[in-house]
Amino acid sequence: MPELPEVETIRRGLEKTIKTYRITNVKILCEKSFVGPKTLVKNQKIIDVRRKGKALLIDLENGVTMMIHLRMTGQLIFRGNKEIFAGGHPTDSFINELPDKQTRAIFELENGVLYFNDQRKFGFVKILETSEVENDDFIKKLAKEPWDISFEEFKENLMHHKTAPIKATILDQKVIAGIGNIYADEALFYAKIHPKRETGSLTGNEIKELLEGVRTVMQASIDSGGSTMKTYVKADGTKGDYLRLFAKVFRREGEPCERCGGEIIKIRVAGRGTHICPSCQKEEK
DNA sequence: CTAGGATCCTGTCAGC
DNA sequence: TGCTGACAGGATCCTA
Repeated sequence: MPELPEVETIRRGLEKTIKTYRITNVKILCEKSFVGPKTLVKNQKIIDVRRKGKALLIDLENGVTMMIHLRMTGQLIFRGNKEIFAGGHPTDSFINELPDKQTRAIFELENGVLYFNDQRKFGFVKILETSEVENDDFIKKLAKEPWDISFEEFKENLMHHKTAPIKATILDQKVIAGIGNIYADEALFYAKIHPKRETGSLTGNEIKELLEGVRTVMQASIDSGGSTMKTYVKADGTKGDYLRLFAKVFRREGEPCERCGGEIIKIRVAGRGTHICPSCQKEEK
């Protein structure tokens, strides 16, 4: 999915475009993608747009919150009277006429229309009482954000998974919030740690470097604007590739490593495609 | 309890 | 061209 930096970019975009505006109507095109009664959001004003890990929280004035999780292929696309915005899984739906085949829900607002698109239907919109957000099964288990978690707490969480490969461990949202397949690979490259290393074999210094790596790569992505309209379509109309703005290994197999010149390869770890520089990231220490 | 694989779903791409 | 299998920016469920 959209990982923490993409969701944060979307949060900022929605805060600028739809916060303080009223939802005038909701259309559900795929029942599976919308959990709870839509009547609770109709005619409500948006009072805040928050984020916890990869989950977006849109608070309404009646004490109801819409939790949106984009999972692998979710997108939020806003077509406003004055402003437009799109973020999430980058596809042509950012620029296509909407709704399209992958539109699952439509929110009509006073100042435009917000489309929830999701090719694979793993994502969802879920209606909750704002006071119950913290008790949601996903939210309550979520670990702290990369910038809030201490080294000690990160290490303690890691050590509940001593024999698992380190990549699988940091993808677990109960260990640290917000990491997905891109930033797992990027952070491990930053810290020069092989993704298959047993979690329990990491030294204190490696754990320190890893946490620093997570923070650094995510911040760089947020600063570059994540996956949005701006990075998807360049000013001259040609297609951009936002990954190239910050990614050192992700989808760069066959290219030279920026640090040592070795060739980046793609392997499989924890059932996920994984990108490494085999000379910077040794499996045995 | 953890670890690892299957699973949800649609679409694309490589290989025959 | 048509088919087939692998794979995909996630998380949960099931089994060992």
